[in-house]
Amino acid sequence: MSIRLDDSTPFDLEATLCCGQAFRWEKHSEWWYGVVRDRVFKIRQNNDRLLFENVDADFVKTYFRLDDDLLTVHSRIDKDEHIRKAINTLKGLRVLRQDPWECLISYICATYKSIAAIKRMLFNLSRKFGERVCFDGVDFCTFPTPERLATAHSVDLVKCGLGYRTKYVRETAKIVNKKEWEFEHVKNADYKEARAELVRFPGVGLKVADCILLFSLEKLEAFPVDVWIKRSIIEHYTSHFQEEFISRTMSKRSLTNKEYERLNTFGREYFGEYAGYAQEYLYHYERTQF
DNA sequence: CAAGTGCCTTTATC
DNA sequence: AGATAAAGGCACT
Repeated sequence: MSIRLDDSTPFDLEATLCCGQAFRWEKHSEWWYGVVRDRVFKIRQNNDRLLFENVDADFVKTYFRLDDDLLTVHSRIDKDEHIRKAINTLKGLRVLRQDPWECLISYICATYKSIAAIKRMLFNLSRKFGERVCFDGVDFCTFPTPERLATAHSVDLVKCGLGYRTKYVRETAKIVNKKEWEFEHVKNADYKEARAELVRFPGVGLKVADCILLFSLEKLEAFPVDVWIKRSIIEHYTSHFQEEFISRTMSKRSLTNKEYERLNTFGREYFGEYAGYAQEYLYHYERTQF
């Protein structure tokens, strides 16, 4: 199966899967292998051709957000020379439409960890609590269900390398499992309301909530502020803030909620309805330049 | 080689 | 309100 990408549909599979938004994709000789819910499939890109197996075209279009008019997105967030460089370098990078449950747990695990470590944790979680699925002669695992993680023993979660995140994952899984948490409801709420819902989960603060909203709940205006984005904004958008705010934020490693809100609000107001895309371009650009 | 730093932060406590 | 510490463990310097 394949899809032809026309000029109005730029896409860069490699950048999209390597920019640190999803953690469970594996590359085996030219093919990218992914597990999304109970589905295992592989995909590769040959210039304007997307080739894939074990999945239909509609799913590919949905998951990789090929329905986003990326050229429009580019022109809307193209506010200055700096973001323009990022766009020109990374054009084709798309936000994914991930599964909200997996995204929620993934970003609870992501706090204060490197991407390599996050991948390791999620790999361990899936191997221990997910269902094994063989595809193309390779073993994969589905992501554990809420029920499975809600009833998991703490020691087993600790063995996955979760550390202090263990209780957050367990408690969050219990909430989602028990009172049928409605991700659809959050999806339909507006940005601020949706974020307020998410931060009620243990282990979910403003930053983690913004990641979940952007990557799995259709909130393209969400603008997660991590250390890289903080540095990027402080460095390239200095004049948009008071001197005192800049020096205070630069000298400390972590952000207070108030400082987070200031940077987050700047991002959403400055870049507009597709601020999340701007964030992804700035983030990946910051990490790969140098 | 030991020790320090950083990691897509949140929470508890002062 | 706002600052500060603590929380796995691993990679890197």
